Amino acid sequence: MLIEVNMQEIYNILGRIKTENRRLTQARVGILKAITLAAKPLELKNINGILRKNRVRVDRSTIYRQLRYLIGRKFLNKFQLEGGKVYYELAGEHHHHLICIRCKRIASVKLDDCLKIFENEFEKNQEFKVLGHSLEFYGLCKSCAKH
Amino acid sequence: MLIEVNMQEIYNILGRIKTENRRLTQARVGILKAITLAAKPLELKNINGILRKNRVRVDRSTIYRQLRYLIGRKFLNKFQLEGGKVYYELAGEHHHHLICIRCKRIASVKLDDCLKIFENEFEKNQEFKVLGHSLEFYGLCKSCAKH
DNA sequence: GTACGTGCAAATACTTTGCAGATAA
DNA sequence: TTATCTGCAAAGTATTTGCACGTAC
Repeated sequence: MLIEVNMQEIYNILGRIKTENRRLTQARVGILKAITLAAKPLELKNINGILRKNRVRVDRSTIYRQLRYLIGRKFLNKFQLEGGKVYYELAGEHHHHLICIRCKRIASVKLDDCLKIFENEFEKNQEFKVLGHSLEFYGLCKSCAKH
Repeated sequence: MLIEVNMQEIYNILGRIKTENRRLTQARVGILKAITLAAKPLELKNINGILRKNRVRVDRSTIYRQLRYLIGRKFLNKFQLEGGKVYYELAGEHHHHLICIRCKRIASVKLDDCLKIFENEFEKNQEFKVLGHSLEFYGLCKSCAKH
């Protein structure tokens, strides 16, 4: 069912791409599908692997170009974790990550805007006008915490 | 005066390095000095530039090696911002960053552990055992907000 | 048909590594 | 003296780019 939701999301995106007179190429659609169906952040090599498994031949440079385009259009998010690995995910709603330092799994969580407290504080002091933030938690996932 | 404090910090670090039977080489001391006196996060090329200005000739590979060593010993922190730039700073106390998206200046702030609320929540549900986090705010600094 | 997109190969940027020689203690 | 450190050159990894060809529409 989660996948249904995401597939709907793909159709929205594909529609918007067409609206802008950009083409629905194999590469573009394949990359979007890969990231949507994975339902978790992917590295470039993961995307590459999924495309190959799906018999969609796309050059690495094209993947990079498409990722740049899709990020520019805000359809995708790009982020990096400690260690420098780069991940791509569907943009969707603003959220944060729980990163398991053992199995490396990344979960997404939505948090109430508790950070607003700080943001308001900064702005009250006219120190800093907050426009966005990034927040990730590092630790052990349920299953790794047991062992 | 801030610099005094930091210089004290350097002496502590140098002492600990000696204690461990590692050497106080030009490179090691020069890099620590550069980062301490800068009093802000530096990129590798900044460090390189400062060393050159100080007439300390050090190869890039040596800088990378020393940074790795100093980070391993927890004397330095390494972090990356959106966009992928890598920064190094004195480790000191845990803190967060305010990044001006216009002038790129990075300020450090200490926040009360409000994130504990979330961390406790995750743990209560036994979803996730939080061991650390990273949090940065993106926005406009005082002076850029005016223009 | 044509503007947009792609593959390929080469370029750029960043970081690591092997090794022989240099140096702090 | 000698274990630690360094420079250099080379390799490794990640990403971008120019260009001629391919393709969605």
